[in-house]
Amino acid sequence: MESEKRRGERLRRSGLKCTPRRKDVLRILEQNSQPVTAERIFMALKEEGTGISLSTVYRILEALAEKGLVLKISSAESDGALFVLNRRVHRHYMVCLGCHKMLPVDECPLGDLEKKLERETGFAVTGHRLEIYGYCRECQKARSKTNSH
Amino acid sequence: MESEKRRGERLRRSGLKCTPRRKDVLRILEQNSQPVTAERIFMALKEEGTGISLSTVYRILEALAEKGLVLKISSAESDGALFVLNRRVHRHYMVCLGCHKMLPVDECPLGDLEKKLERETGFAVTGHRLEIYGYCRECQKARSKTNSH
DNA sequence: GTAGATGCAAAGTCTTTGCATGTGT
DNA sequence: ACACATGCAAAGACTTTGCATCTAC
Repeated sequence: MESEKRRGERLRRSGLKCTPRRKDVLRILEQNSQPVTAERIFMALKEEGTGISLSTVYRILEALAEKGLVLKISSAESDGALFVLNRRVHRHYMVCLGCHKMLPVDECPLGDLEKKLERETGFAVTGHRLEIYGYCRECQKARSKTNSH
Repeated sequence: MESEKRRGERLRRSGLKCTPRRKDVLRILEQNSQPVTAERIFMALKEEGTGISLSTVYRILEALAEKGLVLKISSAESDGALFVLNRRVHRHYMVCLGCHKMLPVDECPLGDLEKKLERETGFAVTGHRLEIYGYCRECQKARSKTNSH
């Protein structure tokens, strides 16, 4: 399996030792297009019979985030941080406040604004975080039934 | 002092009982244009001699957030949630990764995108969260000195 | 008077850390 | 061989909860 090799190279290129646990965590992250918690990675590995300790998951995620391989985000809605593979494709999500589903958004309206801010304020922009909140179609229906008081 | 009265009305209009503690928390929030932690509110009140328990601060913030009087946000950079008064003016910040200063941004590029998404996906947008990360002028200088290895 | 607010202490989550052991290079 | 990764258990940080008492309405 060649994606396994890629993961190894990816780690080494970032200056990280290539260990089974690290490749495991990378693999789980690759399997999830949506941000996941450390706990979820831990459980996913446990379910597939691969043992790992939760603290190791945290330490690996920290190392990966430090090298920019994963992005750490945190939502006011859910306790606990979320981690997502830093695919080069820049992407934002619509987060449903009902079911917590995350729907990807293709566009990002930030480019022009960032350039303008750098020009006008001297602030050096390195990134941004955008989340759109609301209710998905299904939860809108569910709410219109429940809220009929 | 009339702003004290306003705080009372604000609470009652939102269907919350008007208590000294609640007005205290509102007052601290009004004094801070930047998002603050629960702990910081607790300390601010302690310093001015107004006693309050930390759990009460949390409960009040939860109630205020539920009614939409304050916004709860959480940053991947700092542990702990941040709370900020929901001034009607919609506002985003540039967050400095060096000193954690938050500089307000006047514009918000989300309006058109939100309308488009609602039209195309049926998702009902209720709000969004945008933060821009980078380094302020001062921290850029500091870093260019330190990183000269 | 009563529902709800508050304080205090205890419990709960999520995350980090210390230390002994194991492993990639 | 040696620096670094890992597991385990314990500690830590932040937040919530249970319960008795107090207070706004």
